[in-house]
Amino acid sequence: MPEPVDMRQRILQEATRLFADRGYQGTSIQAVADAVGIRKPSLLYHFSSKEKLRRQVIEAQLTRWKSEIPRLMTQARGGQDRFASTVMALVGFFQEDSARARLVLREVLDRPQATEALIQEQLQPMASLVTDYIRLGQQAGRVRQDVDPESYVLEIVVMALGTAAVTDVAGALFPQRASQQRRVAELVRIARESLFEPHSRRRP
Amino acid sequence: MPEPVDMRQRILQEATRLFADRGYQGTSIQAVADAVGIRKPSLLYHFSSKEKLRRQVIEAQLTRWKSEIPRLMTQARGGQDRFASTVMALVGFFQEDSARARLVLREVLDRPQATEALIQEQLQPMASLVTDYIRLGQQAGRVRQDVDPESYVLEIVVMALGTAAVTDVAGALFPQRASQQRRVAELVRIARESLFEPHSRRRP
DNA sequence: CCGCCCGCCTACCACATGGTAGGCAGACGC
DNA sequence: GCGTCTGCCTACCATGTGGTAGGCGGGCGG
Repeated sequence: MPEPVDMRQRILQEATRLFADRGYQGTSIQAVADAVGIRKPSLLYHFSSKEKLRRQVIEAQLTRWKSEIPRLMTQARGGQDRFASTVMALVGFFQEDSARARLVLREVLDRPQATEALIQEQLQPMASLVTDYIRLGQQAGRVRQDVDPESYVLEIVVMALGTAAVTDVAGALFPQRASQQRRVAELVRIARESLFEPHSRRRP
Repeated sequence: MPEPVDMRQRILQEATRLFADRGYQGTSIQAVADAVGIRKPSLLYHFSSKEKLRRQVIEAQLTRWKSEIPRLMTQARGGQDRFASTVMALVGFFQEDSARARLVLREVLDRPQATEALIQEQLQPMASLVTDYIRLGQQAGRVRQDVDPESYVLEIVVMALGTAAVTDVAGALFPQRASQQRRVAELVRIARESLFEPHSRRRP
């Protein structure tokens, strides 16, 4: 018999993909079961209801983020290069599996206040680290004085999510001219230019 | 008897709100009929299928945008102030009825390529106007040379949509510290600082 | 006045949905 | 060998879904 842990994982994996693609309401547990290759009641043996499945999918994602994002951020190099590579890592994290970005967007749309609370308690510490760092930069004169740290972080995250979520859609408005690569580069540029004092620009 | 045109309009209105709130799949035509105050078959008399209803909802929105956005853009004043007021008008357009932003986000997630095609043919001309304008600015030295016009516009629109879509959710990551007002101000600041050459900053 | 059509209705249908009941084969402790 | 528990199954159910059939009243042109 196949290992139980594996089956749970396979269900979570397919459910994540399908929820991201078609949304929670647009995905029947039948469809998830089909994707995994089992019968519906077998799925319901592992996750006693569709709602439970949803919660576990979200929880698994959050757990992953909480371990992955700090790692990416500390890996990045120092100075403005560190900044760029941090932002690129953030975008890359969502791009490497664009289901992530679409899933969180859908969740925010479907259940605003519940998702708000979840993000609040799970990710707020990480975000505060960033805003604290920005304030330090402001005191040191490296960062523009008129940056609103909290709003800034929110807007950059929104951009990163949005950019990653429509990876496959690519440039709707500009077919050839806005490849995903160029969009990421532009996102990093926007984030940097709007954060740092202009005189601190460096030569390569 | 109530006027027919009015009833169609009321159905479209309620459907728009519900589709934005709960998504297309998450909204039954029964729910729309209830919201309007009629029976389900009466709704199906006006829109012969749920899919037709969706298309008309989207179409109505697009029509509105095509007339409204150019108006807002030409109304704005000149120079960098014109730029700021244009961006603020764009955000404001989505904020004044946040269902608009949520609806388009959902549509992009639910039907990527179909929405892509629709946006392409309907809104591309408007977007090209903006990118042409940016390129002019680059030739005149007002706009940074390293701006990628198409990507830039895409990213700003993504920010505007994202900012407006979560109006009610407000600051999940930063409860008090990131009001909607501050987010819009920061969005405008980010858009401006990352577009114009720093030396062209003006005194009030 | 009369037929007709418009707008809305009640009644109904086939089907998919989330979920339950209960069986069955194999692994496993005793 | 034997009960028991795990993991998956078949069969079933109530409910909600998108959609249809057909009736009914009232306005309106002839």
